Formats: sequence, C-alpha cells, structure tokens
Amino acid sequence: MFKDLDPLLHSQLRLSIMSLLVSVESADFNYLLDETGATKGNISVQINKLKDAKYIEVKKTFKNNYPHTVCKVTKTGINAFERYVEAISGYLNNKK
Amino acid sequence: MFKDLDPLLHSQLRLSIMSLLVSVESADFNYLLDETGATKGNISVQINKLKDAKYIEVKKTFKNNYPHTVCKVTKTGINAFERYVEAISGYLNNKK
DNA sequence: TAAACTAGTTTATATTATAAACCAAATATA
DNA sequence: TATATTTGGTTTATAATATAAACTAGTTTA
Repeated sequence: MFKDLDPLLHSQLRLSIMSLLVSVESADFNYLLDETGATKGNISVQINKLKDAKYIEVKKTFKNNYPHTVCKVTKTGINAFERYVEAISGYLNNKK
Repeated sequence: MFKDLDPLLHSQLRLSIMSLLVSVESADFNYLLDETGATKGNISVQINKLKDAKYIEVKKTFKNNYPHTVCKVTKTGINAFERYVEAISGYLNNKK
C-alpha cells in the first residue's frame, strides 16, 4: 500500500536542502543557510549525510580568503528525490 | 520559503495511519495493522500519540469477546493533515 | 592588538521510531 | 481438564535522529 520513505530524505532540513539543490544545481553554504533558516551546525551535519550517501557533491575552496563550501546534487540524488516525491505522494492523495 | 512540517505527521507510520483514517473515517486496530504492515507495538504507540494530540478518537470495546480498538479521525486531525499536505507540497514541486 | 566577524565543525542532548518482550483473556487441542 | 496457542493489544528497551550549543580556525576592522 504505502511505499517506504527514504529516511535520508524524510527529514525536514535534508529535504529542504535537496529541494533547493535540485532546482538550482549549485548552492553554497550561506545560500542554504539563508533559504532554510536552519542553524549552521545543523546544515553542516546534514550536508555531510547527503554527501556520504552520494546524493550531493561538496567542493571546498577559498573565496576572498574565506572558506567556501559549494554543493551540487548528483544524478543519484536526483533519482532519490524523485523516488521520494513519488512515494510520499501516495500518502497524500487519499482517494476520499 | 519552506513551511514547517508538523512533527506529529512527519513520521512514516503516523502519516500512514492518518492517510488511511482520512479516507475511511473509521478503522480498527487490525485494519491499520494489515494496511500499514507495521508491528502491533509500533501501531499502539503511534495511535496513542495521535490520540493525545486529538488528531484521532479511539474507542475501546469488545467484539466477539475480544478487545476491539476503533479509530476515527477528528476535525482537528483532518485540518492538521491538510496543512501537512500543503506544507510538504512546497518541498516537492521544485520549479526547475 | 584586541574585538568582532566569517565560515564553518564537533559535541551534547533531547526526541523519535521501532521492535522485542510482555500481558490478560479467549479459544483450541491432547 | 490441563496446557498450548491465538487474539488483541501495551510496555519497555534500544538504536537512530534531529537539533542547538559550544567550539575551532582564520580574517577583517578599529
């Protein structure tokens, strides 16, 4: 009846991050900070989990002497996101 | 940007239960057991959380000498479910 | 050179989700 | 008529999560 929901995506902040990344294709730490309104610590942790799962790629460089973290969704991540959208849709459209 | 997701509904099993209840209007323990595929313990716990939040009403009676637990969604529960659907939709339709 | 700021990471804690273990009563079986 | 099994759950234990607070390392400003 109900498809399982990928636990990695079934998290408000990680879902926010992925939702942003699938639409912009590349975003830095501060963009995610602004758009999600989450704390830096939380974002840092969730970026690493998404990276470990290969849902995103993370590049660390320097920009104006400051560290600069840029995230990009992978094909794996897009697929997972699309599967998640399909799965959770099955919970939402109750056929009343 | 992203609306907060009601933590009580942002749980696979509780969302399954609510999704079933909003469409059938009344379901017993075994129906939820069959439809969700979850364990009895888990269902018991989640029913109580939904009841505590007044998202559902629970009536315990006896049927053929056995205990019989029947759940019914409340207006509060329907509202919460509808708000959840609206909120999570904002995460899913990325405007690519 | 000290204070404040940037850009994060690590750690601690509280909450969750979940299954395993348990329970009482009813029924089936030997 | 014991006793084993089944029904319909609840309680408890544990592992995983989400999150914020505290911390780090370096830069800029006064």
